[in-house]
Amino acid sequence: MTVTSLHDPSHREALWELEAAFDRGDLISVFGRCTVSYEGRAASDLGSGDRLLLLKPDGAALVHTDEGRTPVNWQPPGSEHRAAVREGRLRVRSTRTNPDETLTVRFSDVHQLSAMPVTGGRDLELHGSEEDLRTRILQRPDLIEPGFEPRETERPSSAGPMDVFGVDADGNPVVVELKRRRVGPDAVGQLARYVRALREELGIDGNAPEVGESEATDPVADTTDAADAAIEVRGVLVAPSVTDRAAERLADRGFDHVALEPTAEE
Amino acid sequence: MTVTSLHDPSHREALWELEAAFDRGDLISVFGRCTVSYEGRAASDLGSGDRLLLLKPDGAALVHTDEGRTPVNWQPPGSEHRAAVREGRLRVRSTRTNPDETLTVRFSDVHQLSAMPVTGGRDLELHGSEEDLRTRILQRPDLIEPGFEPRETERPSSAGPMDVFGVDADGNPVVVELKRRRVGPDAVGQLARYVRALREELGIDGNAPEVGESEATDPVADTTDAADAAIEVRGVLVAPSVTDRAAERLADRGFDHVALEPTAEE
DNA sequence: GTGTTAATGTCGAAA
DNA sequence: TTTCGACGTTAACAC
Repeated sequence: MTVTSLHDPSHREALWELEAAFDRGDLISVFGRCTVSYEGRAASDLGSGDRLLLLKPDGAALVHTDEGRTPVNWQPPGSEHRAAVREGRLRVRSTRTNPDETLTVRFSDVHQLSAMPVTGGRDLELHGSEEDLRTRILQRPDLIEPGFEPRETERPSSAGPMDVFGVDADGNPVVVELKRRRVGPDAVGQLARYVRALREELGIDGNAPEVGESEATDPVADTTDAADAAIEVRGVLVAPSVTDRAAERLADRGFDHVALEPTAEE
Repeated sequence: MTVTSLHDPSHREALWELEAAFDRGDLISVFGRCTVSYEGRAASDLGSGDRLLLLKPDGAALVHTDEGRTPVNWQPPGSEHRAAVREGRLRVRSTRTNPDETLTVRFSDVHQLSAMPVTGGRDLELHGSEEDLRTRILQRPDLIEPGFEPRETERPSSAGPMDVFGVDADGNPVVVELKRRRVGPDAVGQLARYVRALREELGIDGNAPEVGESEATDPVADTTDAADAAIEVRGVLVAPSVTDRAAERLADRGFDHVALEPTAEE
């Protein structure tokens, strides 16, 4: 188990080594002066410069410069790598179908080529995800509000599965949407779709019970009676915090926000 | 200008070279057997295995396995890299603040370490983006519909900037939302927010034209006149295609879909 | 800095 | 295969 490495190889030497490394299923890095062109969902061209090309045995290809987390060009896993010498340059091409996409890297100079056999350790343990948040709420439903009872997770609806479905202390259906971090208006829209779908499903009018005038006549009786009589689908957004605009939209829709972190404070 | 490369260096040798490469501002790759741990917005741990660590002079750090386009762990640009030998291993740590995040890679074996000076060519020419789609529509407004006149791009509203604002042949305000690829329901929600905001701004009720008193007086004249007289804010979604659910929501809202690719065919 | 949206988003799961 | 939503999304841009 050794890394194969060529320094300033000729294109022909680089080509041989590439072919061999493809066959071995190695992780390959090619550093050199190159141009890059991509055509597929979009199209791009990149002039000559020094870049690092990573070729993975699963078909992924990454072109990295000295800046950025995101590769300047890439090809997703499942692509097929091929190499050739054309017009005095080493051409590495990665193609895939559905959608049709092609990434072409043309090296005028290869500074270094390495082929690395990779073994083991692909199992990542990640904590603090949305699923952690759901687990936490199912264990302590009172975090939503006193009396809240979860009934179902991933409950199907015509608008897709809702994160948590339950009932509040008054027996109202409650749709809970979970977000692991601060959210913008889009999350409110998502919650609204679920609530709307559930209202339609249950045949409940979406508008708030018109407590308007009657309430004015006898506020005390209404507040109690209305709560028992009118069934209303509620929407609750659980997230550490919300943007101002999201808060507006929540208020518009009459939804509630529960501030909660994906992992317990301590 | 040469690539510096060490094969199976001792931790001490690797450390020296790393420090020197940090100072030079090189792009660094370290391939070896390591564990990876991350703590920040979430937390993760990765057991021992062969991986490739990329360290960029802008502070980005990437840990790649032999699979996937996305690094198994990473640190964004702006982080600070440090290296040390601890407990018989080469420890490379990358930290940043706001949010506080730490990535730690501990190598039990370094198979290869390379330091690469990188020059030039970081300017990517990308075609087929949403901006291309906008340009195309401004040049040929009839692609939306005959008689459409664009008036403004990125027009501000209380719901954010709308892609294109214009008027149709009847003088109705039109909000156009552009998407470069097939869209789901979220895009319809986005369009709906802009339309609603514009209706509020213009004081136009979203429901069927409230032509009010004048209409009531002479219904017959109104049917024809109303079309000319009633101003209604329209919503148009421009995208290559839409999902079924998105189509439903478009129909619900009374919005139109214009099928258009970001780039002209062939 | 926060807020908002685009992206060749990527990725995984479910229908 | 397509659709859908999460993601340590990342990245760009406006305020």
